Amino acid sequence: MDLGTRYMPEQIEKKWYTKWVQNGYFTPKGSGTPFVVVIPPPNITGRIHMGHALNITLQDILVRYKRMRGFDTLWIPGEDHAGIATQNAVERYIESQGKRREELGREEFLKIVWQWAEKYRLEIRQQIETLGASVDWTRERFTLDEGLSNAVRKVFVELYKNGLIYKGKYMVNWCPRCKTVLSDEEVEHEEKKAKLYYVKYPFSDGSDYIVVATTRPETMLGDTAVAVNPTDERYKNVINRKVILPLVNREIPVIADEYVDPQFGTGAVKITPSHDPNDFEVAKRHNLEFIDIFDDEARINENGGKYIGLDRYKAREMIVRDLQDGGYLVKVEDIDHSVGHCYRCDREIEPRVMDQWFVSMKPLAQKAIEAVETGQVRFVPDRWKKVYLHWMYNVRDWCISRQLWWGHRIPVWYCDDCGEIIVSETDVKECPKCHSGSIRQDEDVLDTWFSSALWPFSTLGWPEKTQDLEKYYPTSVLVTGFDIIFFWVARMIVMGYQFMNEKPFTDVYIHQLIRDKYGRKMSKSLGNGIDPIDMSKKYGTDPVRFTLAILAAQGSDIKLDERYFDTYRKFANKIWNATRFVLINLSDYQEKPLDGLSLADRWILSRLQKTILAVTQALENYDFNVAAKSIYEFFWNEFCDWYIESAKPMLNGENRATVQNVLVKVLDSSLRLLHPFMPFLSEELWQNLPVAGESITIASWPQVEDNFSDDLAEKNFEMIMQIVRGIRNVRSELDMASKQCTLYIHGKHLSEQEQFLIKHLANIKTIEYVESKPQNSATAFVNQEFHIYVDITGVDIQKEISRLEKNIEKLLKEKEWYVKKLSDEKFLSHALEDVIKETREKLSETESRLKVLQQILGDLR
RNA sequence: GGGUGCGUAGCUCAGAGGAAGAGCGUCUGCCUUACGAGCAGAAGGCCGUAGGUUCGAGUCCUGCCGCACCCACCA
Repeated sequence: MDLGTRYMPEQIEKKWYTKWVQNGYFTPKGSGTPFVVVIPPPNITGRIHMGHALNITLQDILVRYKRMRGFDTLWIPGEDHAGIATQNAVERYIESQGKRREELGREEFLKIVWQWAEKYRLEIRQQIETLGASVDWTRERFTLDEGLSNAVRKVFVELYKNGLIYKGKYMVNWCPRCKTVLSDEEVEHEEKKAKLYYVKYPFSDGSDYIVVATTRPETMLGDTAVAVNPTDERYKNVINRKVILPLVNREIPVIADEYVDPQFGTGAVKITPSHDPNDFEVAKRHNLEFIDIFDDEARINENGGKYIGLDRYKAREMIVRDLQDGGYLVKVEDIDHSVGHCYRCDREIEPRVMDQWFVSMKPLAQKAIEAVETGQVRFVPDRWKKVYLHWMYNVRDWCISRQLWWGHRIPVWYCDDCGEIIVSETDVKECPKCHSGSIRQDEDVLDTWFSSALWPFSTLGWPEKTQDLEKYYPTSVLVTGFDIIFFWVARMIVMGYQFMNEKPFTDVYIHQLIRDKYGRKMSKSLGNGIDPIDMSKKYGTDPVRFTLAILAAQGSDIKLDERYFDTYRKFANKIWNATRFVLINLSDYQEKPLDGLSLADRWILSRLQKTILAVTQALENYDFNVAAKSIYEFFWNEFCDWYIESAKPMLNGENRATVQNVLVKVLDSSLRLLHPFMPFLSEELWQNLPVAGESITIASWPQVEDNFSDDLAEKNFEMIMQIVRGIRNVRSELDMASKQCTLYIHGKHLSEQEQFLIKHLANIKTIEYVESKPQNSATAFVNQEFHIYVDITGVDIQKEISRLEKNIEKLLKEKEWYVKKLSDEKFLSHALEDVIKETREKLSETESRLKVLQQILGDLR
């Protein structure tokens, strides 16, 4: 095998993914403890974005890690039909072809959406493959496939039978662009500057007027009362009197209701029962008339007199002008208030009273609250628990009907003859009560999130009693972003308890949202999105994955700068070349027991144990960034920078075979640790090792081997590193970096191995033992036992003097601090033994070093 | 109105009780058994601010100032 000097990701990725799938590594083996994850199904609206890439990467890290640890791993892939989002996307598409949904009709339109769905499902599938996700494609699901549709119907029918789904006329959120109602969660509130209009409403007896304040003067067309607070002294005498609604000339009553805040505006409120949630409640308490003044597109309807046909903003303009002309407008103030927007099209939503289907949430919430309170379901990081619980405690009924065509049709039929309502899991052709054939199915579909809520068990085959369901429910961990805790996570927990009588998952790992380098949301309109698939092509999938993992820390945003990918592409290249180095030196490799180990060998093997432990623990705690960082630092800063450099000369010595075995062992373990993060690269390289097996995908996770933990070796090698750094430091400072030189040692004699390492790592020509500091030398390292000097013959001394002065200044401060510390009785009586001991050691080291530096400085001068 | 997160090197961010870390950028040297996508070295920090707890505080507590986000029937 011949590795090039550069790592070329595109040449290795496809090859391995195909092989992994062909060999069935991603299908659970059926034995061992299950580890199960369901993918948050991407919407079929388009390409996956960087948030998906993060989400998928983190899941894959967990799944691959658990697979290597011998778990019976199952990761179920799938896609979401995404009702409103997809319907909007397809509408835009057919509009670009000059067609409209209404012209095509429901059936034709749905045909087109299904074509769209197939196309994008395929694309998404390919994108998930590109990212290397080890999902079991044989179990792929789609929220609208047959099995899941059955699950949806069964859930609807059962909830209905238990009185947990009902239909009724309530205030709902209407999107005039999407022409459907939305749940409260689908409305995004945005603070906006607005005007507060003060309007005179004259009393019908002509005696006087009352002033109301409103931000939406156009809704006065639907006013059916004016309300004041019953305790408000100013308005004591006007309660129950009548006022004339300006422009409309309708007589409406003044009522008293607690809801009115006397402090706000004038303390008098116009009541528009059909277009304001509060007014709706007030109107019900007072039996007021409901007048709907808007049509489906939020234009004034036939109830709006002369304003009919105007959209709400135009109507506002005209009405304000007419009020002004009529002398009704008292004043206009600026005000901040929040306005609801559709989360799919961003239009302002319009509150309307409509007959819709709802899920009664309070009774369902109980178990979902207990589950999280008692820790049966655990949020990571746990601060999200509070967010979840707050929502769940205050949960409101869930409006689940949507006036769309794309989705699960509501399984309810109405008999035109006897008025019977039939709720059924199977299609109904005939009224069971009067046997009439003139029945029709409810036109509406269900909220997309209704089917998503069933995902953890519907994907396993529910309502069938499948083996998968038996074996793999509940799932192990759900990985998702905090933006869908309410939409999805909360509802899955609710449905899991209701229909499986069991939690849907044990852990919920909440990751960050990806933003651009300025902290803005990535969006198509801003054009600031970074496409993960593009990045994968440009830098390689493994670097992209590693980047996302190392950025997955605790904050709630990742500000993504493309430059990160380059950094970790370099890391991939480093791994590539380190492996190359090892392979180049393995021509005569023979496996042998690891005995006769040198200091460097013992050091790297000990460091390896620490790294295995660190990576393993971090993954168990979902500390992806810590895990990634641990392996990065070990591989680059310890294995490459120090061990390989130490190995170079050792490979020419009598310990060649041992060094080869250590190189292979450390590299083997490193690649295994790396595999969850960089699956392709690790497989490609591992296959070239003499210890390779069938696939690193199913290789075992490295275990800590205590016999290789060696604190003494670590300490000794640490000393070697300090000496070498000291030597390099002096020479670099004195412009003699490339020159070989002589090293003088005063004090303790170093071992052969230690001298050997120093010689090679620091480019030393000869080592001499001396009784005192030689002429023309500079101190490179000092401790209690020995001093090390570098020969600096022929070097300009002035530079070294200023360096020494600086260092001495630093050391003096250090010494002062330690002395103060050690004379502090409180410190001595309260600090831990270890801390005190360490402080003493540091003081004596500092002191001896200081002494020497001062002496050298004197010498030089 | 309630809640959460964040202010650490020029930039982007880790760190969470024993005198500050990384990557990128900057500067200086390097053809060294893989890697110039590299190697060696350096410069650069009152860890937002004011108090408190502690022998000891980027780290824990409180107030304040900034930034971001979430929830809430703010006419």
